[in-house]
Formats: sequence, structure tokens, C-alpha cells
Amino acid sequence: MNGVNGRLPVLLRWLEEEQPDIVCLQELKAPQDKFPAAAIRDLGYDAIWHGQKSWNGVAILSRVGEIHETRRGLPDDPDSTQSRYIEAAVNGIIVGGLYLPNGNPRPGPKFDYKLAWFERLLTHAAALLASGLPVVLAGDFNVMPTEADVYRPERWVDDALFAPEVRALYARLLGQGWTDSLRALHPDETIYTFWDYFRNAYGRNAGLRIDHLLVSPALAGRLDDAQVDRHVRGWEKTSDHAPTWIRLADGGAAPGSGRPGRRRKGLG
Amino acid sequence: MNGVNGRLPVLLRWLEEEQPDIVCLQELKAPQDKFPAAAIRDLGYDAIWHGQKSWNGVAILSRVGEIHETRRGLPDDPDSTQSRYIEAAVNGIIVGGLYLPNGNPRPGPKFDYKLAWFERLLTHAAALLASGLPVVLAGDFNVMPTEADVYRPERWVDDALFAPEVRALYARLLGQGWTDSLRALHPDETIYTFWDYFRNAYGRNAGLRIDHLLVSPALAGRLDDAQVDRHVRGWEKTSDHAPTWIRLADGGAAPGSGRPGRRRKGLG
DNA sequence: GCGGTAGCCG
DNA sequence: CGGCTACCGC
Repeated sequence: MNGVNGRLPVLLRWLEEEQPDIVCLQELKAPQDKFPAAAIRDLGYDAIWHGQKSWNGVAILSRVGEIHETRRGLPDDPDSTQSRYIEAAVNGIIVGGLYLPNGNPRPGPKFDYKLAWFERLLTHAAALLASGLPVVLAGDFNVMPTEADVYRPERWVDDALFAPEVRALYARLLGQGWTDSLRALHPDETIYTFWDYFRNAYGRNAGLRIDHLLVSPALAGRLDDAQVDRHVRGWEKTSDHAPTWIRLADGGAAPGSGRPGRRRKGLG
Repeated sequence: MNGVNGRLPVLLRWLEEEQPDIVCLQELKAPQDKFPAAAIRDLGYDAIWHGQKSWNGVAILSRVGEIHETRRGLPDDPDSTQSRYIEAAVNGIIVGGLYLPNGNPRPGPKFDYKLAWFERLLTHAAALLASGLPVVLAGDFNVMPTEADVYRPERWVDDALFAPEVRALYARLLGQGWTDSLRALHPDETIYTFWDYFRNAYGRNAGLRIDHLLVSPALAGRLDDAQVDRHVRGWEKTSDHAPTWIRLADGGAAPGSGRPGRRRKGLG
């Protein structure tokens, strides 16, 4: 979001136009009591959120049934001050919304924190997989997984978003059995989810793919579509991230079976 | 203006709708090189301005001929850091655009500065009158001249905008021979030019008349109309002041002669 | 309340 | 570049 209140008109417009079923938001940049719950509810969305003054902040919205929160914060996190993870059962799926630390500058304590947070995520993700439940992990991972996911890879090798250690952690995560939805459905496409505000990055399409929707094996076969609402990045007063989403076929249906499922998960 | 860049859409809309001939702006709140000259020129206005970072700042615009700057700053001002006065000959008239210090709190150094600035203005105004030229002094004087010019006078008696010393200075100024255009043409009307942003002041019409257009004797006979564009105060993202303007009959014509003059001076 | 500033962060 | 915080001034 880069500020849920500053972007509220953009969020509401996107919700109205796209009517996503379940939404994960990151970077609310708002304290707990400044989350615009009323305006969101007016569009028919239930919401849970974990706010924080100035930084971070994550939320889950749903218009397809109650949100049963399962956790906020990763297990064994020594720093409970940063609101970066929220998880809930919605409509028979576990949804984990996350905002992984940026980690710059590298090296440094922030980079170390990113690695430690990522390790805790791996541990929790393994537990989620072990449960056998249908799970989506969605959010800003602050990692470009491969050279295909960044406009000029050579300029990013020393950056915390593209560092070998970080890419290795992402690879280990996928190695657990998660499916990177966007890449799975578009193996050879240039896909970006983020364009920074400077130097006309969006106009030049100098972007990054750092927002990911990982699905557990129980859901991989139901992946029906996965896209980025790129045009939203061109709106006035918009976030530097574009909404990224998947559509899941109804439980049990095979992918490409022709009929789009009703369930859909976006993030912004 | 309360920020010429933050209010640029409002300014441009008002210029387009009303097409004033000559305009004085106060409280630009922009450094010299951040004045939006291009956008203003695109509407057909020439401009001179004296910017200042964060505070004050005055400008004169004209669409009726060249602006021949005659001074910026009052004579003998020991503090050249505050941009509060700009003066030019335009279309045969001397236009002095001013932003008199607010002066609160009273007593205090800011109040003393207001009195000193006002005294320097009196001295310069006397010189202008002595010249015999047609002169308009226009701007935010930060004075309600009488009890008729403020919503609840009793609440303002200790305020720097209504203090006896300040009203006395304004009375001395008028005593030199200037005509307070708005009051001259509307002796018994409640006229406000400013409504603060708090407590729904505009909705309650809890306003002040602090923006004045004083004309020299050479122009007093040509006063044709004098009004406040009150509705502008109701626009989105608008200034706390409303544009205030006079219309002058063509040189030599008597007031109320039936045919409106072309010349008009606004301020905002 | 609503401008402007600065520093922080990304 | 553009959120956030905080402060300042009116």
C-alpha cells in the first residue's frame, strides 16, 4: 500500500472494480486504530489487520465469509514491534499475508534481520505444509527470485532484494513444495509487480517482481489464473506496487477446465 | 494563498472563471524558484513575485500589460528576509501587494514587528499619496478595521488582528486619504474575506474582514464595484481567504455611470 | 485544519 | 518520489 490512508481512494476503486474475494494488504503505515475499516466494510469487506505507527502493517480482507484469525506475527519472533505477518482461515483456505523486511543496506543489521525473519518464515511455512491444509502465502517478499524478475539484474546483485543469500532462502522455500503462482502460469514472461517512484520507473517498465502468491500442493492443481493489475500503477496517487492476484478453480476442479472459479486472492 | 503550489488548481480555476485583469497574491509559501510561473503564464498572465522558503511570499499577475516592478520590500526595512511587499506599475496604476505580519501572540516580539512593519507601510503609503499617482494597496492587512468586520468582536480584543494599536494604525492609514474600497461601497454590510479552517468557520460564517483594497484619491472616484468571491472559500483544498476584488471605471468616468470598466484587481 | 519544513525509509 | 512522523505558523 505504502500508506493505507493515503491510498484509500485507490484501494476502494480497485476493490470496486475488481471485486476480489480475499485481499492481503502490506505496508499499511498506520497505527491499529487508524485503519480505515469503515470505508472498507462499506464495500462489503470484512477485515482483520495488524497496524503499526509509521511502518509495516498487514491486513486481510474478505467478502466471501468470516475471517478466522490463526496468528499475528511469526512463531518465536523476538521482535514483536514489527507488524509483518497475519494469518487467517477464510472459506476453507489458510491465508498468510506477509511483508518481508527490505533488508537494505547490505551488509548491516537490517540485512541480518531480513535473513533471520526469512528463516522464521521458512520454519513456519514448513509447518503449514506439514498440516496438509490448502494454504496461500501472499505478500511483499522483497525478493526477486531470478534474473528474469528484475529489469537490470546486474545493477541489483549487491542489493538486499536480490542478494544470493536471499534468493537462496526463497529457493529453499519453494523447495519445501510451494508453487510460485505467477511464474508457474507464465514461465517465460516478464512480470513485474513493483516500480519505484523515481526516474519514471513505471513509464520505462523498470520494475521488479517481488510480490508473490505461493500456494501449497493442495491448491497448486486448482490454479486457474495469476496476473498483475499493472494499470493500477498508472493511477493518480497510487502505490509503488500493483495488485497481484490468482484465481483458484473450485475445490477439486482441474486447471484449465474452462470455467473460472469464484475464489480469488489479491494483494497490494 | 496559504501555499501557491498546494492551491494551484484553485488559483487556476479562479483565474479562468473570473479573468481578473491584475491579481495580487499573498502567502505563496514557496521559494523564489518554485513559483508556478509556467502554469500561470499558460492562462495568459504575466507575473512578478518575491518568494521565500516556507513563509510569506507575494506576487503580482497581469493579463493587461507589462508589469513594471517599482519595488520589493518596504523602504528602510531592517529585515530583508521576509517577503511581504511587492509593487509595480501596471496599465498606468501603481499596485502595491502586501502581506502584513499576523503579530500574534500579543504582547511579544512578533507583535512589535507587526507594529514596526505597519509604521513603515504608513511612511511609504504617504509617499505614494504624495506622488499623486493612481495607487492600489492590496493584500492581507491582518487587521479587522472595526467591530463590523469580525464575527464575534469581543473574543478578539486581545488578538493581534484586532488590537487597539493595530486598528489605530489602520485608521491612521485611511486618514492619509486612502479609501477602503469594500467598506466604501458597502457601508452597512457584513463582509468577510477570511474564515479559518477550524470549527467549521466558513459553514458558520464565523469570518473576518482582513483583506483590503485601498485606493488613492485619484482612483476613489472610479470605484465601480468591490466584492468578495465568497464561494471560492467553499471549494476543495481552498485557501482560508476568499478572493477579494474591485472594479475600476475607465479613467475619468464617474462611478455608477452605468458601463462597467474593464480594469479589475483581485487578491487571494 | 491545512499549508509548509526536515528527517527517515524504501 | 512520496508515504510516514514531528514541528511551526496562522
